Amino acid sequence: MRGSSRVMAEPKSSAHLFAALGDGTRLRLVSRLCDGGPMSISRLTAGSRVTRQAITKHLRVMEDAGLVHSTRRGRERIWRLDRRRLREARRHLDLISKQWDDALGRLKAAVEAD
Amino acid sequence: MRGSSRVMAEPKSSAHLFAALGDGTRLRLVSRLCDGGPMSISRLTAGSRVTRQAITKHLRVMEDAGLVHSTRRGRERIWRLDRRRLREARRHLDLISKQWDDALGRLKAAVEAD
DNA sequence: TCCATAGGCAACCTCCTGGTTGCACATTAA
DNA sequence: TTAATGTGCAACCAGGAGGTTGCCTATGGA
Repeated sequence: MRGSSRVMAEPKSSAHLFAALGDGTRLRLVSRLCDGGPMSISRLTAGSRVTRQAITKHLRVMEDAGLVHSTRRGRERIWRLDRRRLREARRHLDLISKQWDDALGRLKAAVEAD
Repeated sequence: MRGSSRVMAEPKSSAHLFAALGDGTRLRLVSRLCDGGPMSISRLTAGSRVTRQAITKHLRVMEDAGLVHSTRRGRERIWRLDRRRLREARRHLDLISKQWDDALGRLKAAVEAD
């Protein structure tokens, strides 16, 4: 079998990225940051049913995945989405789809004897 | 604040889906199923460094998320990707991006006094 | 200066997850 | 019929994830 998976060039970081999106609370945070723009932890917590600390942890996870980053402003910390990573996630899914198409193509070409 | 997030119509299932993609081993399985087409657990295990049971568990997780499904053939069980779900994942990311664009638009419109 | 507000840190808890091992059962292939 | 192959099931385990609470520090306003 030749180098089987060109999509897996960066499996670790992609898994990280998807994992960061794989939680309801975090997905909700993404959505709120999308709609409301950059905002502080307190404001993000206000709309949620969990503790501020929980939110903080989620933000940290998302930060590790590169999905968000923060800047300090006075006594608050403002979080904003990082759009590039979101694009990378999309790109990865597109690659998988493409890989799939190619594989299907190869398969059809190979199984002419059907 | 109006109904804030239209993307969150189905946050639970989306989170499920992303979570299913959020693991290196599973991402590798997706890739192999893409490249190699439907195949049995044993064949999937052969290329991996973990136990057959581990692979089985991963497949089950992906099945719960709707990413794959299986059929029995003789004494083996053949797993195949379900492309629709993959498309849904892409769709969701696209929605988020769109939501973002809209929010940016609103923001720019609102902050003319800058 | 003094109090309320916004966060950071750390300890702690529970449950899920990824992984393994051992064993039983079904289906092939000799 | 027998042995090998392909799975399924269940128990078990360590570590990580999500969440909470308590306490301490730093700013901003009155």
